Amino acid sequence: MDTKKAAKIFKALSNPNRLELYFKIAEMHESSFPTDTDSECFVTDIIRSLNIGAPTISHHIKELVNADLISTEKRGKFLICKVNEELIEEVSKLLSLQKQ
Amino acid sequence: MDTKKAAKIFKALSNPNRLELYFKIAEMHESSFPTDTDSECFVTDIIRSLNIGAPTISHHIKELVNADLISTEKRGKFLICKVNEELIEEVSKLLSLQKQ
DNA sequence: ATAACGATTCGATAACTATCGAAATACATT
DNA sequence: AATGTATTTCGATAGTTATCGAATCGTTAT
Repeated sequence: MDTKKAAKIFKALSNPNRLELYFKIAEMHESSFPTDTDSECFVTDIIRSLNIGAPTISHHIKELVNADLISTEKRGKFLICKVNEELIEEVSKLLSLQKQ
Repeated sequence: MDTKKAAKIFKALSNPNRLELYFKIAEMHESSFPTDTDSECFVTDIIRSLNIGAPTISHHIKELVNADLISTEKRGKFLICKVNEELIEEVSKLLSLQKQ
C-alpha cells in the first residue's frame, strides 16, 4: 500500500465520531465466519447510539466507503454496513512492520 | 486506549507528507535493539528528501510529538527524532482486534 | 565578531471539514 | 392515497489545517 492511500485511510479514521462509527460497525460482524452472535449493522441503531444527527452520519459513512474501509448494502429502506476486514488487517500490519 | 486518543493518533498520520515523515523516522531506527545499520534521524536529511519547506516540517514534527507518536532530542543545532514503538504497536493491535 | 546553518515562530491564505436544519427522496405500512 | 420512517442532499457556517515567505533564534565554524 502506498503512502497516499494509507494517509487517506487514516484520515477517514481521524474523526472521533467517525472512528466510533467504524468500531460499532466492526463489532456487529465480529468474525470472518458467521456465528450465532453475529448481527447485521443497521445505520438506524448507530444513529441512536451516537449523538450526532442523521445527515452527519450519512456524511461519515460516505467517507468510510470512500476510503474503502466499509461497504454498504441497501435493504428496503435500511442501510447495512460491514467492514472491509482485509484492508484494516493490511493497515495494521503496515504499522507494526514499521518497527522491525 | 480510548476512541478519542486513537482518533488523535490517526489524525496525526492522516497527512501524506506527515505520514511519510513518520515512516522515514521509523525506518532510521529499525529495531528495539541497537544494530550496526541503525542510524539517528536528523531532520535536515528529511527536509532534503521530502519536498516541502522547513517551516512545514517543523509543524508536522510538532503534530507527531503532540500525538505522542515520536519524541525528539536536540543535539547542538540538530534535532533528532525517534518513534514511540510501543504506541504504534498498540494502535496496530487495536485495529487488528476489531476483526475478531 | 561575523557568517553560515539548522530549526522555529509569525502572519497570512486557501482549502477542507464537521456539523446542523430544512428539504427531498425512497420505501413500508396503514 | 396518505402517513411515517430511513436516509440523503443541499446550503450554510464555524472551525481547522497545510503550506508558504519572511523574520528570528541558537549553535557552530571561520
